[in-house]
Amino acid sequence: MVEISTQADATARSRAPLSRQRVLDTAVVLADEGGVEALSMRRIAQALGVVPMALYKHVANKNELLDGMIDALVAEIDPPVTGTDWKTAVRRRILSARRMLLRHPWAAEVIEARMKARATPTPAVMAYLDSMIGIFRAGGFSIELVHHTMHVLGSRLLGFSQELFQDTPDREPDPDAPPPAEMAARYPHITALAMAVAHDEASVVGSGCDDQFEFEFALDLTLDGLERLREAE
Amino acid sequence: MVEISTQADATARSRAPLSRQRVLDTAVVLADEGGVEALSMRRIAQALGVVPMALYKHVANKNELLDGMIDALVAEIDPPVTGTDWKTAVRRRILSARRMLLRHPWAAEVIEARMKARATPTPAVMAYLDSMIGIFRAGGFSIELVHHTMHVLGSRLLGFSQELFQDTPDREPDPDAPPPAEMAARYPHITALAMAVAHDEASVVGSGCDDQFEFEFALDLTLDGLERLREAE
DNA sequence: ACCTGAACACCGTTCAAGT
DNA sequence: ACCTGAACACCGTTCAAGT
Repeated sequence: MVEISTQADATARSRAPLSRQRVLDTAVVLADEGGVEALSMRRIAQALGVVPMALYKHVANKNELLDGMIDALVAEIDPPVTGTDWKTAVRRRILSARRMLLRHPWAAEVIEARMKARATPTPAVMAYLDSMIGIFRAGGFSIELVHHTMHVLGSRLLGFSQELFQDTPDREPDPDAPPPAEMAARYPHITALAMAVAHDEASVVGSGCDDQFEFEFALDLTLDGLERLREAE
Repeated sequence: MVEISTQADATARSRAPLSRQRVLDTAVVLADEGGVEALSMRRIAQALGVVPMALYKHVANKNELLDGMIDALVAEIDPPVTGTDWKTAVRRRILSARRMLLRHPWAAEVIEARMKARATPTPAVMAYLDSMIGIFRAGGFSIELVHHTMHVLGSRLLGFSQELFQDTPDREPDPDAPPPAEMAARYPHITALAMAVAHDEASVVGSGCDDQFEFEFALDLTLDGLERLREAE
């Protein structure tokens, strides 16, 4: 009987003891090879030469495993360059995010699914967004314009979904989300933006963010840009 | 024992004979109620008061069922208004698509998943895109600019993914896709665009569509628009 | 010829039994 | 206290047996 050797099997052969990092790394490799739909706890265990239940000591459940995979990937995105104008910095960062998503074509879908289900994105995603907001603020954007900007860039250009700041009512609050004070310290730009928006439109319940307005803002920005190009043709 | 009555159960109670339409309608209602992840062949059958295997006479398999659901929803999008400029027509159409997606929050995900897996979108999606291209062409856009435009609008604004015209190598060819001649007759605008692009960049293998260029086109269009807004602030 | 129950090969996760 | 096999409640789909 011939054994077909995959990259994942190679990982299994190393005698290193099981660790959260090894579980996550193997899961990412398996997802790269066969897509997320082929990723199962049983398969990861098999690739590691371990019984399925052994994974549950390093990872609470499959959702938590996917969160860990996301964070590992988002950490691959280059940090923002310093000493340039905002446009160059944003452009490079977004192209770096895109390269990561091209390396792991299943990642965008997993990030989006996670953001639809839970109130808070994973820590690495939060950090990415926070530093992105910081670039715009340093470039002289008002907090309101940064808010709209993040909606415009949503999904397509950040590589993450427009569900980002959208508050769908029935999302589970994150059980291990940091308390507000720590949140504000760790993600100052996100916090400032959220507070400005909440203060700005105190009449609206929820996040105080008008999805319809943001959608039309992005739509009109795009249509105006296209009109200018057509006139130049 | 108290029976909890859902909308789907109500459908089941009607004595109408099973039909493809009833299967699709019930599936849409169930997905609206509980999301796609809760949608199973067994559950649909239960809601219809039928044995699971009975569904397979009206629907080849679960993928084909999802395709049918998509087509039913895309048909809900308003047809383009006539007698206005391109901008008004596009704007209204996109907002109509958005309303559909807000009614069925699971739809975008299903459409995207389908487009990642198969070479051809479902017929209703093809028709939607074709007529959208038609609006731009009638508005005086060159075929090249329409091409970039569709990429810019991808995902976020069409409500469908950027994977649209992207040719990932290992997508299954659609078994029941119409032959090229019929395709050209049914979707004239899509065909014209595909031919122009293929002719334009004959050197590139594949669809002759440079994903990286398109991504940067959309990125720069957006960044330029933001810069103009920031200067106006 | 049609219909359908049982079965197959999966899945994530629980839990009790074994060490 | 740690580890893990069996089991539970699912899943989409095949297939043979019954009508």
